[in-house]
Amino acid sequence: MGTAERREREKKKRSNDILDAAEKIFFAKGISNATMDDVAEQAELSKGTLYLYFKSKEDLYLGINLRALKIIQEMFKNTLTEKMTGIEKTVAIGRAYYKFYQTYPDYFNALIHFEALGIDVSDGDSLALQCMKTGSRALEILSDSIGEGIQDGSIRPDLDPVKTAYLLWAQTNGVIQIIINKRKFIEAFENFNPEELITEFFKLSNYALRPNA
Amino acid sequence: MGTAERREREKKKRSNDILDAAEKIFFAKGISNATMDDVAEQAELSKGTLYLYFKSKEDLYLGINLRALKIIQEMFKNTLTEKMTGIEKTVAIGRAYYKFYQTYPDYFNALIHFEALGIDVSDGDSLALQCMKTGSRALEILSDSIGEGIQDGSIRPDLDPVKTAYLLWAQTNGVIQIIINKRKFIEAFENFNPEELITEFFKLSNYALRPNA
DNA sequence: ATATAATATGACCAAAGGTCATAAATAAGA
DNA sequence: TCTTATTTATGACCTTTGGTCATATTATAT
Repeated sequence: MGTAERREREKKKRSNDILDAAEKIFFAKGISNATMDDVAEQAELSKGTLYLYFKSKEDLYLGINLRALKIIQEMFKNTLTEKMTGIEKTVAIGRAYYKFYQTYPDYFNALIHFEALGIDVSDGDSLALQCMKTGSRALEILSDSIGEGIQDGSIRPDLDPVKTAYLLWAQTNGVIQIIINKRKFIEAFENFNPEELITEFFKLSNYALRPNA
Repeated sequence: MGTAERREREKKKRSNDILDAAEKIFFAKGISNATMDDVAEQAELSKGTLYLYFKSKEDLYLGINLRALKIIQEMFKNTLTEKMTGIEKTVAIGRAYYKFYQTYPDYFNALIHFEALGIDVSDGDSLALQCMKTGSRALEILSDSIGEGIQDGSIRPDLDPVKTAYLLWAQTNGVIQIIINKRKFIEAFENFNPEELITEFFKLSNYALRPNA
């Protein structure tokens, strides 16, 4: 009988609704200022019920991060076409990541905090593990592209695809992080638009990746 | 009479002692797990007294960050010699920053969180402001070096010294952050030592900064 | 020696994450 | 359809912790 399946569906939907509520609250008030009571009220549920679906506030937060990572993975996949060279793919992924930041700044912010928190995957926490896995798959798309670039000669042959993928990812995170956190400071005391750092970053990365003429 | 001066000195020392205690506790238990009662006990003071010297837990945290930033500034200054070219100075600063991370990993970690927090300087919080200023001064040392490199021809002429300084700083943060947070993951699932990312980063940065042959 | 100012204390408060006995709703069985 | 069993929901309550404040202690000045 289909009762079990329907219940499963409903459970998932409820879980999703709670995440929707959590997102709204977390993004509006900031993660540390948002309270579980806020989320419960927004979800039109009691606080106790929240804990039936997510085992902690951090778990709720991980659920949001998982959504973000899935979007990134999708955007990475969709930005690539067959006829691109390796460096073109690599650049496209970089732009897709920046596009993600622009389209979903709140998600990006959440990811930054997620990275900065250094979550323990060691325990059986399924959500943290899923985040890790999804992130890794996105990174794989990048390292594959770099590998192709090395093969087709559009990227320096002395680079290691995996290490370089980690590096580009780390660097981009660092740059966008600065844009987010130092925006006001840069706007106030420096003579440039913080967003220019990204174009500048792409320029430098290009120099770094392309083989010398 | 010298009473006022002595009192001032004693006040500063007490403040310093509290910071020492806070460091010990914060670094041992992690910032969010450390409690003000822990710090008070370590400092052999009552909790109330803590709040006579630091207006909040975050303020205590900012005090620790200020110490870290001062060390960085000092290390940057000390690593430079007159006869270095611009690119040599730039590389030296990068290495000094990495050295700082290796020598004071706890301080570095604190800084990362500090950056990720996006502190409000708008209010009159003297500690947050001092942090900003000290950080800026360190960054200036870097942008000056890049400027010299452009002058002496050791760095690509189409780069902007200030933007490039921000960029290198951001990138390095990103890379070290990944090393810290993904260390276990990389060690478990990738075939390289996380620290290699830094050597790789220096290699790429070199490609990015040096003029083409 | 006394008054005044500076410093220190710890009981206390409020906010917030998390729990659990109880209740409501739903499904299964007769 | 009625009863029982199971799943899901509730909110009062607990604990922890950052922060406060009336009170006490110590040091300075006259």
